[in-house]
Amino acid sequence: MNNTTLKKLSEISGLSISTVSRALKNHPDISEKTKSLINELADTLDYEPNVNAVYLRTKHTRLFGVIVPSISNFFYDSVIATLEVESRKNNYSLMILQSGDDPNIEIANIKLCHQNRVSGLFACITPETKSIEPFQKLAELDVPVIFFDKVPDSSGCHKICVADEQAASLAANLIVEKQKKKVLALFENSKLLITKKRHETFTEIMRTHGIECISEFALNHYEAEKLTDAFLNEKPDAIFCMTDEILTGVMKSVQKRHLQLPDDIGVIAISNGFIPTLYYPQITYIETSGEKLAELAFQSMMTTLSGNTTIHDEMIDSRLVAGGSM
Amino acid sequence: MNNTTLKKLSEISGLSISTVSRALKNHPDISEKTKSLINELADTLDYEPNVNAVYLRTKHTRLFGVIVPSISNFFYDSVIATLEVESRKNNYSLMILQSGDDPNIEIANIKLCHQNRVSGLFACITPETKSIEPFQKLAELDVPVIFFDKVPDSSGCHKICVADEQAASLAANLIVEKQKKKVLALFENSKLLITKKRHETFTEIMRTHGIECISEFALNHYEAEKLTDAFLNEKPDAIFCMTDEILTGVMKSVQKRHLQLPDDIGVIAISNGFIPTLYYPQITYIETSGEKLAELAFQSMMTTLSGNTTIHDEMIDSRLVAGGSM
DNA sequence: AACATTACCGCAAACGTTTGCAGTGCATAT
DNA sequence: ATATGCACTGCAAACGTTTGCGGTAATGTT
Repeated sequence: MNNTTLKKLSEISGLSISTVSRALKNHPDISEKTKSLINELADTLDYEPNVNAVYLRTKHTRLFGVIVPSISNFFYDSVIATLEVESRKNNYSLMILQSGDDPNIEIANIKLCHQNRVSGLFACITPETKSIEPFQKLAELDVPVIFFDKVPDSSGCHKICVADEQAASLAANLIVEKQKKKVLALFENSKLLITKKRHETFTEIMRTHGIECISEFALNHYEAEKLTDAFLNEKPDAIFCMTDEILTGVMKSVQKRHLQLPDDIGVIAISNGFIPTLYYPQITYIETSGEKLAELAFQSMMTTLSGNTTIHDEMIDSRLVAGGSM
Repeated sequence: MNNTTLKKLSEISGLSISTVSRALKNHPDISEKTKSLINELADTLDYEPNVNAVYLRTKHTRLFGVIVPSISNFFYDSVIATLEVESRKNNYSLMILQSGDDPNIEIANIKLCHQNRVSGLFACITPETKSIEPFQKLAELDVPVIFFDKVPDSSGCHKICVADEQAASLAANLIVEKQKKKVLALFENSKLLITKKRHETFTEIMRTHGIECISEFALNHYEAEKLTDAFLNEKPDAIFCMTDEILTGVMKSVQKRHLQLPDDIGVIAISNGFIPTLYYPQITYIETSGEKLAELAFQSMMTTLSGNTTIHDEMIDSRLVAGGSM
């Protein structure tokens, strides 16, 4: 079966294609009688405009692209989810792409966005992304690129991140406040800016307060578990987890040893807020909300799309959510 | 800045648009010299074909749509993730839409898919979906619709689901095997078909083996936790959790009492496989894999897209994944 | 009666591709 | 010299829209 087109509606109604087109858009030139006639016809024939043709004429796809490492992830799923509802609210569609943290796939994804002539791109770069040139090429074509969460070092591009320093210092200060003496601090991939920031801020505060701090880097929850297994022997009285991924590994190890929180050891994490609630007592965490981040990123997209040329480099505040683990 | 088009390449190279087009597609008619010239030019000018224009000419969008209740969900995120990688492997893009279990949004989403002239649609319907007519209209336009997980009652459409009865009986049989005497069984919303199936199968097996079974229904993890708090006093020696959501509530209660698995009590769940790995020991679960479901759905899509007209109505097997909790 | 205005409607071009068909120039064969 | 074939390349139409511009008939104004 073929799709209904303006031509088909035109032939059936005996009116011209232009009249049909205008009638469907409620153009003032067209009489009410004609309008209702065409609308009725379009309804019964399930006419839906072909966005490909519309784009060709108007140069305006109502399509955003978003690239994340993975959809099935504590944090990004919520980012994507709110990006999707915001898009729909504004009559945009969303093309969601996963990089799998592979810079080659990332480039292929950018190409895809280009080929689809997206109106804008939300991007979270991989740790291996050495150059953001492919992104900038898109930007030169007047399609705004909003980096979020994992953003490039370079300046001059839109960046929306969680306030890494603030989050790390909130966590660190709670550890100080609780008068911990020796903390095991676990971070993710050291190549990432987000890791660097959190690591630097956290360890600096530990240092100034004379708290012994064992810093380690884990690429995944398994490594985090193994590291915890090992360093628990050195009897830290608190563990700091840079992300949810780290937290899950740490908790495996903690449960394995039947340690009771917060008496045997304190645990604190930076998290989106879901994982910490799975344990008893709930883990005390610094909230970095994916929803808020997505909302801010979307807002940036819309304002730059409307002609505003200022560069957005913003952070979403984080806050302490007390569980019973510290 | 404007996008590079065939016309631009044509003007710069002095060759015709058709020659440029053919050169880029490695057409045998075109000389090697011309091909390399054009390819080089296209590279430096970052030419990317405009898929909108391509579609208009070829009638073939390489785009799939997928509608789920929510992206940020234990199960659907993995379904979507694998759907996305399969699509990319096959040179398709994916447009992901959320219904929020709202039938009106569902209809709007179908419209969107239609407007984008998707080549195929993966759909998970809402509990309130009373008619699948909008889906069938798409199907009449030769775009395959593959229902998954939550599928309509009607026959004659493609359906890929998890085997609820099998999953419930696998769990029940393990409980029998482990010679448990008294089990607390927690289920979700009793209105859902999925609940009915799992409940019926499970309790029936308990009955025939003379195992005492306390069945309760919880709408969320909080209710599950409270129910567990309460019924733990009756000293069950095993707990069955119908879903991940239930499991998280149960585990809160179990951790609260410092119960050790599997000695103090056994726990088993039906799950996608992520949540059970967060605990130590890992929870024994019956796997209902979102990845497998997505793979099967994708396979169905590709075969019906290639002309095969048989109706797919399939179930994905579930399997026991032994943790240390039983 | 002549003119101006209004209310509708249609023509045709353009967007960026793809592709059947029709060349063109050249070398080889007769 | 003419014919035949080959290796390339270009013309032009079509896909489904949108929209500036022009046209026609009817109504209103003087």
